[in-house]
Amino acid sequence: MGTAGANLGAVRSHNAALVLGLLRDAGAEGISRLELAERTGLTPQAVSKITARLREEGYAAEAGRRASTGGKPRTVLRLVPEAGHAVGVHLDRDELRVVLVDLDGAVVAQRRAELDLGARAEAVLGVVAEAVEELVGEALGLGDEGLAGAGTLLGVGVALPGPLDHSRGVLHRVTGFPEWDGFPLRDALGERLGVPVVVDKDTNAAALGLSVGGEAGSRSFAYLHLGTGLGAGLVIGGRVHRGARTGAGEFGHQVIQLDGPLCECGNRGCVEALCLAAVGRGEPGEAARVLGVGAANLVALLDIDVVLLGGRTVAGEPGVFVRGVEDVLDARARRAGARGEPVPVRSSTRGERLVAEGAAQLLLAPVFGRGDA
Amino acid sequence: MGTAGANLGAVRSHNAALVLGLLRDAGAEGISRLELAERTGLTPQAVSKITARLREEGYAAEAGRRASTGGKPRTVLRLVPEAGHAVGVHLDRDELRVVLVDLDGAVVAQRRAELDLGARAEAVLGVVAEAVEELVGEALGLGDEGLAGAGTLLGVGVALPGPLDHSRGVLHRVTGFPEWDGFPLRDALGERLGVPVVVDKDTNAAALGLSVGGEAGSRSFAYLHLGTGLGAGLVIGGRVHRGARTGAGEFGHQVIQLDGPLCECGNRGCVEALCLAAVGRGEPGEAARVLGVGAANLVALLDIDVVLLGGRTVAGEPGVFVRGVEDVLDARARRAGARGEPVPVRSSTRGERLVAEGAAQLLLAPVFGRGDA
DNA sequence: GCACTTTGGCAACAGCGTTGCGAAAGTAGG
DNA sequence: CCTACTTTCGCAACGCTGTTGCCAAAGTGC
Repeated sequence: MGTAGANLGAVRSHNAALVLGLLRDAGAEGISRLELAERTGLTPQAVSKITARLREEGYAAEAGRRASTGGKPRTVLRLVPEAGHAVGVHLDRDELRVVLVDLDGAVVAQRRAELDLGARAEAVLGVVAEAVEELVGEALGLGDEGLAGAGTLLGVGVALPGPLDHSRGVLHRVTGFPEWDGFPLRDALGERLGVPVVVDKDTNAAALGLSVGGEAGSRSFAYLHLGTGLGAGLVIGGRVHRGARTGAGEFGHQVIQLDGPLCECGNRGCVEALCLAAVGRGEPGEAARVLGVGAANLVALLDIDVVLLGGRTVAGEPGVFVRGVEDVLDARARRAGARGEPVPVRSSTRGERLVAEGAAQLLLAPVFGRGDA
Repeated sequence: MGTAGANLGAVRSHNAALVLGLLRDAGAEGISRLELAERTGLTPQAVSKITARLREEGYAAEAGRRASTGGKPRTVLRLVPEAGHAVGVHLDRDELRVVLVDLDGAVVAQRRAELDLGARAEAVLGVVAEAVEELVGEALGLGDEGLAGAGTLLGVGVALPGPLDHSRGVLHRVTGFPEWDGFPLRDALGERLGVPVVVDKDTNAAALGLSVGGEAGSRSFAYLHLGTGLGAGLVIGGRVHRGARTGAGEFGHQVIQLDGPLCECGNRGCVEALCLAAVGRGEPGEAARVLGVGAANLVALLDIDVVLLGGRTVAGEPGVFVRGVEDVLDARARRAGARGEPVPVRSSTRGERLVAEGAAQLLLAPVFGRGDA
C-alpha cells in the first residue's frame, strides 16, 4: 500500500482478495472455511461472512464435503472460474497470440496469427483489436456495447518485447521498429476496446504467469528468457519487481566481462552478446556457463529461491542449460560456504502460450490481492 | 502483510504508524491535520481522531499555528522525540560503537571503544552488554529491572559485517573469526539485556539509516560500501531488501570479468577483487570504473533511483569515485537510449556513526510503518 | 462590526471483524 | 434406534474503525 491510509472498504477488499487467492490456489480440490481461517489469521466467523458475500456475488460456491473427523464435516468451497475472464495478448515481432482465460487462469479460447510488428502502429492496433473482439465475441458473446457488454470480462493485458513504461502504458521503443517509439499503447487500445488495458514487458508477463501457475513453487524467483535476445522477469515476495521507472529486469546487458566483445547495445561484455555468440558457435555448454555466471550474480544480489529458464534457445536443449547454470550456482554457493538447500534451476515446462497467459494475469492479479503486480 | 488477514486492530496501527511517519518526515517544521489527511487519503476527521490518540499517548504534540489563509489557521503537529528511544550497536573487527537515538533518529548519547571481535563470543557479548547498559543508564536512567525499566527504550539493534540470518538473528560466519559461526546473537543478547534485539548486516543498517535520514531522497536506492571489503545494502520501495534467506546484497562477489583474477572467495573476476586491486595499485580512477560497471549492472537489473557510495576508501577520495561511477552509468544510460533524468550518484555525507544509527533504526522503523524493514 | 472562509471537534452512523450461543450434521457407543 | 459427544457454521449482539453531518472557534477582509 505504500503511504495510503486504510479504511474499512480497504479492509474488506483486502480480505476478500486474500480469500479468493486461497480459493484459487486450492484448485479443484477446494478448501474449507476453517482452513481459510487458519491461513488468513481471521476468525472462522469472519471467513463465513466473507465467503457468504463471495457466494452471493457468484465468485465462490460450495463443492461437497470433507470426511468427518468426529463431528459435522467441513464444507468445501471452491472458486467459480466462470465468474471472471481476462484477455492476454502476446505481441511478438512476427506473431500475435491472444488467449481468453477464466479466473482460474485456464485458457478458454485462443487465437494465433502472423503479424508484422514493423507495420504502421494504427494498422497493428486494428489487427489486435479485431482479434480480441472476435475471440471474446465467440467465447462470451458481446452486448450492444462491444467488449464492455461481455459482463465477466475484466480487461485486456498486452505483453511485448522491449522497454516500456508499465505504469503509464507507453512504449519506449521496440527494438528495430522506431515506429513505436513513445506510442501510448494502453490508452490507444483501451479507448478502442472500451475495457481496461494493461501493458507490460514480455518477460514480466512470463514471470507473472509462472508465479501464478504454481510452477515456480516460490515467492521469489527469476525467469531468464533466452530467445532472439536475453531478458529477465523478477518476482520478489510474490510480486513482479518493475522498479522505479518500471524498467527493471535488464538482464541481457549485464556486463560480465570487463572490456569484453562489443555488444550491439554499445557496451562491452554483455551476457547476451557472450551467450548468443556461444550459441552461434554451436557451444551450448559455454552459453549455459555464461548464463550461469549472470544468474549467479543475480541470485547472490537478490537472494532469490529459484531460477527458471525459458525461451526458444533453452527449449532446444533444456538439459544442457539447466545443468550448466546449476553447475555455476552450486560451485559459487559451495565457495561461499552456504548452508541449506542450493538454489534450484528448472526450465519452464509451459509452452509458447506462457507470455499470453501471463499477460492475462496482469488483470487477474489485482482480483487476488497481488496489488498491481 | 503478505498473506495475513486485516482486522480493525491492524487498521488502527497501520494508520497510526503512517501518521507517525509523516510527523517524523515533517521534522521541526511540523505538519497540519489537513496535510496529513491529504497525504494519507483519510478524512480530516479520521486524522483528528488518530492524532488525538497519539497526543494522549505522548507521541505527538501541538506546535504552534500556520498563517491563516482567510480562515481559522491550521494547527501544526509535531513528533515528540523523547517519547521513544532505541540503541544502535555497530560491531566491527576492531571497534565498538554504541549510540542512543530518539524517535527522530537524533543521537542522544554515544560511546566508542576498542574491541577484539576475535575474542571469545561470550566475552565480546559481555563488553557489548555493559556498554549498552552504561550508556542507557546515564542517559535515561535504569529501574530495578535494568534496561527493561527504561520506559521509552524500544530495544537494541546490532549491525555487524558478514552474512547472517536476519529473521532468526543467527550469525553465519564473521569473515576471519570462525568463533562466531552459527552464534545466536539475537537471543543471547536479548536474554542478557531483557529488551528486544534485532541483528542485521552492517550494509543493510547503513542503507536503512540513509533511507530514514532523507539523504537518499528516494524510496529505491543502493548503498555501496567500499572499505576493507565491498558490500551493498538495497532499499526497494522504502524497505530494505533482504531476500528469501536474508542474504541479499552480496555485491562484492558479483563476477564482472569472466575467468578474471582469482578472488579470495574462490571465484574469478569479482568486483571486490578487481576494485581493491586497483586501489592497491594506486589507481582510484580504475577502481571507480570497475565499481561503476557493477553499479550499472545493479541499476539496470533493479531500476533504482539513486546510488550512494560510502566506506573508508570512498571517503578518501569521494569526488573520484562519484565521478567514475557516474561516468559509467551515464554512458550506459545514453547507449540504452534512456529518457528522463540519469541515475544520480552521491557519496554519503554521514560520518562513521552511520551504521550504528542505522542499527537503531531497525527498532524505530516498525513504529513508523516500515514493516520489519 | 459584519460577512465570509477555514479549521477542527462532537455526535450519530455504517460497516468491519469478534464474541457468545445455539442449530445442524456428523460419529461412537449402548 | 436412541443417546451422548464432537465439530461445523450461522445468527445476533458487540466493540471498534473511519465517515458523515453539523456547529463552534478563529481567523481575514470590507
